Amino acid sequence: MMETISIDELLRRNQLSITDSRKKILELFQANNGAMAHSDIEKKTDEKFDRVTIYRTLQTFVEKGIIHTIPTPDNSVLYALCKDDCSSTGHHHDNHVHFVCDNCNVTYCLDSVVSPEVNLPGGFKPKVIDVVVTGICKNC
Amino acid sequence: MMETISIDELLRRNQLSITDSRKKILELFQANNGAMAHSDIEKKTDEKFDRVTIYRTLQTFVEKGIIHTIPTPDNSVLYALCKDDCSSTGHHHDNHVHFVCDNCNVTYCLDSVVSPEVNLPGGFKPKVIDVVVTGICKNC
DNA sequence: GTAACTGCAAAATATTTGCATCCTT
DNA sequence: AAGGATGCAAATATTTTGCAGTTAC
Repeated sequence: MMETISIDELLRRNQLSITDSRKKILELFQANNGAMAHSDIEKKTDEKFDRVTIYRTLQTFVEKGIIHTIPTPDNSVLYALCKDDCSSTGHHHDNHVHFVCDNCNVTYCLDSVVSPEVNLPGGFKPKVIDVVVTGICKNC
Repeated sequence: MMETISIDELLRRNQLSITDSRKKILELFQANNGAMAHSDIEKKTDEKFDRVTIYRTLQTFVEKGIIHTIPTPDNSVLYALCKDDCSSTGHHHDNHVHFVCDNCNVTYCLDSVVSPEVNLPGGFKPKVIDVVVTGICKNC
């Protein structure tokens, strides 16, 4: 089970000042429990924040390891909250399995599912394994 | 071992007319043996073809199942040749393992490596599993 | 000759940067 | 008060669309 810390505390721990946009965007990620695209965030904040602010906020969060990007089959840019085991210096994706629902289009971050071993041809040294599963999710 | 067919034959089999841009772009994919971004293709063709033509050619190839897109950790758009087991109606990615080299930045399509099984939580029904491995390749 | 393909222009979309102002600490 | 964050304007980059001219068959 995860330790739950407040949004303010999360920001503080990452040496980020506590601002409306950052709080709101983190709230969205927590409420959503799925992945979001930049455009999702714009819509869900009712265009309350400048597009540029959202870009910069997401970038900051990625740098701090608060969220991570998800590679998707259609190459859209998605973001999701990192769990505790995400380091804060850029080593994201580690051992994450992502699930994209064909039907409702929600992307899940299945942190409990550990990426499997992959047998690579000789000479290839793996560092990070990203797994993206597409299919039908548990709510569809 | 793969059956090798000529570029002309490949285009003919897909009901595509044989044009300079299509031939040149397919040649690049065959010569490269790795994945390429739109910008790579522009450079390697010496800007001989219009940017729009390259977009349309890539799109046509994806639709026909000649190439497929690759999800990458940094969400850039990469394309690589499909092998025989790629259907021609949009079911790409199946069982592909892709390898992105941190050092030389080349992306390999490791078709001989079959995607492993992934144990999903109850209710999730997988259809396609994309695996992207990042690390150091055999030539670095 | 006809349908398909390409190139150019331009529109639409997405992302980045600079700077003045405002807010957090 | 000082540094960081935001909003606006604008630059840059990416992708899509329309159409006229050209090419493959």
